Amino acid sequence: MAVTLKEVAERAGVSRSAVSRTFTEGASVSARTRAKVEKAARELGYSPNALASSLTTGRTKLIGLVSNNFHNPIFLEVFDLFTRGLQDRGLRPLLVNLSDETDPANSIRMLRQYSVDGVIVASSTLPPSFAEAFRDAGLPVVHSFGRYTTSPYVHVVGIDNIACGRMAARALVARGHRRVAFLGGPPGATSTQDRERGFLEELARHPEIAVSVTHATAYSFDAGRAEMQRLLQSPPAEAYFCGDDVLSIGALSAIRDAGLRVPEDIGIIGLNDMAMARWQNIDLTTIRQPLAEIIGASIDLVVATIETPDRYPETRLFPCRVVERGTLRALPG
Amino acid sequence: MAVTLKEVAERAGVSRSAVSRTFTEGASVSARTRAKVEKAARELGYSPNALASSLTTGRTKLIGLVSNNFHNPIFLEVFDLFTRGLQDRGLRPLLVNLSDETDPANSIRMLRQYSVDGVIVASSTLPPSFAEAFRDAGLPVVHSFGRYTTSPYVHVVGIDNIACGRMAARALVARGHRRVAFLGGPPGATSTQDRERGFLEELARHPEIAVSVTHATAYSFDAGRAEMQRLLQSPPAEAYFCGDDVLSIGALSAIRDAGLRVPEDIGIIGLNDMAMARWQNIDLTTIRQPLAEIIGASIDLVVATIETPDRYPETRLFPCRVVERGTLRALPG
DNA sequence: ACGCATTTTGCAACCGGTTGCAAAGATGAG
DNA sequence: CTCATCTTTGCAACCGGTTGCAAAATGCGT
Repeated sequence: MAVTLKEVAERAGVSRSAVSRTFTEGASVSARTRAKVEKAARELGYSPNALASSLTTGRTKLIGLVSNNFHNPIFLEVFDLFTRGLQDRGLRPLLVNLSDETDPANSIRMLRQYSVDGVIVASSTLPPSFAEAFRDAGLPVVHSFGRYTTSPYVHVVGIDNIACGRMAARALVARGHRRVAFLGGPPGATSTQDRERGFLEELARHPEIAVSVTHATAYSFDAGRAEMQRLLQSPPAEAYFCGDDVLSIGALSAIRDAGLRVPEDIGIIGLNDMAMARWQNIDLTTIRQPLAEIIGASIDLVVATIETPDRYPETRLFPCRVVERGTLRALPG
Repeated sequence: MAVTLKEVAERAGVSRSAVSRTFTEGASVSARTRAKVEKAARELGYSPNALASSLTTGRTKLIGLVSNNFHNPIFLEVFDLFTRGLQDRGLRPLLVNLSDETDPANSIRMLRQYSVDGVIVASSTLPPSFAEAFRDAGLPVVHSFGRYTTSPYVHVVGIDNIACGRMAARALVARGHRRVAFLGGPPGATSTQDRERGFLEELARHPEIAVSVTHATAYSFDAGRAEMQRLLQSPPAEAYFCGDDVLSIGALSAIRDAGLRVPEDIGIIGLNDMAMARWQNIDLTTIRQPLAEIIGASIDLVVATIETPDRYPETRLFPCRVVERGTLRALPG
């Protein structure tokens, strides 16, 4: 079916090596040979078999893109950016959906079978051990949206969730709120833990402000809504920092259904700034996570690690900022 | 780095063939040899190189998943279902993001270089010629969410958009609306054309009902909102069939911003029933597209075509149904 | 224990490329 | 024109597997 190197060689009247060399960057071929080969290749519609060449070169240009967040709208943006970014660098994403899977062993086996050059674990809910297992298996790996540690064992790219928690706290304090709360994502997620920690640390500096913490069972609309409905059974806080945007939107719907006004009765600040947050019917005040930068850096880092396998593990964090919209009252003054 | 067949063979004291056979389904190996090989493989942490074997077997178990809809929230669900469905059948999705690309040539070349076994084109906005180009290149291909034709040249799986247009029209007629309209997606998309056609055909049977048609520039929130804002400058229709859910949500936001009530002043019916449509703050009446069935059938069909390459091209359409929610007034009686 | 049918096994060639090496060819200096 | 040097080329081995074929081993009936 497919036309092979050998056929091109025969047609061009040269050796197979000559054909191979015209298609490999920086190999030694004369202009004359190259022209002959290119002509024959064009006539035959030849394009080299990337998998066959990977056998000898040891490179497939395949990157495993592993995620378990197939329900959070932000991940559509994430996949878009990752696939485009990888394509632009001549790499191919092999998508792995981890949905219920908690054990990395299967994914590792599969990705090794396909000899991926590297792996990007894109998830804020998987434990660090997950990416570490890939590294232990000898695969260059970057954990995007992972947790920052002072002694990283794998590359991590993302945001400083603790700083974000602080930032959220400051945003609420600056608006004069005296009873605030964190409505977090699943307690097991490192992103939740860190955002909570930063939030509480900052508020510890304001003993006059009452603060409480609860958790939704997932980063999802339903979970956010359910948790807020529960909260509304007792007198709620004046303003909530929600674990992420989709949780925020769930919470908002519960608040409005209860006949309360946003931001007058209850203020909400989210995190992510997904596309939907700026839809005018949502208009969510949130903390913007610079997705494009995070993803660009993740790709750069996985590429660098492929080239230098024992590169020192590195953490790259990007600053976030509050995006003012309509779910938090205006700053005084 | 990776452990090879040869090493396992040496350790187990058998030939390379024996090792290969223990790892290929239905090959002839004695229980004793198999045990020896499995032991050695386990000790060495061996797993066969799928790419190397693809060289001789001609199968990579790689499926190209090609799409250009990386901005429509429904596609997160689509990717989730496709990746899970493929994984469950032992296949691997190689994701191709077509975003701005309009020429299939690049994608074809790339997918052939990686010897994908088949291709799924998942898009309701790409022209039929796109999938046809894959077929012409000799790749088994299924166009998911594509247009139904009476003489199909490639496999198509999706819905009958004309029937959906009719269904939407009947839903509006049944509610007693006398001035209705279609707010379509991009005019170039076959899905838009067909939904419009069905809608108008059905309404042609009701000459007493006034009907109008306009188009948004994309299947997106912003486009839907902008188009509805434009429409509201003149007296609007009583009810709109919007090209899809995300367009509907954009339209809804424009309507509410204009101080009009839904469904009392203006009714909206969408199409897709994406997860967000049932969020209580959206509560969109819409036509449900059975995603899981469409995607399951697409995978079945691409697998069948891989096994029987000259299989007769087939169209599989799944019925849709109206999901009653809050953006269309109740049926009379 | 023997002969025959059936498994099981290893050899060697092959899949579609790449690459070290040495021979062949081109280039330039003298 | 010769010789030394540099470039281009083809050979052959290899990457990690699979598979047709014939030889070896096994099982079975008697």
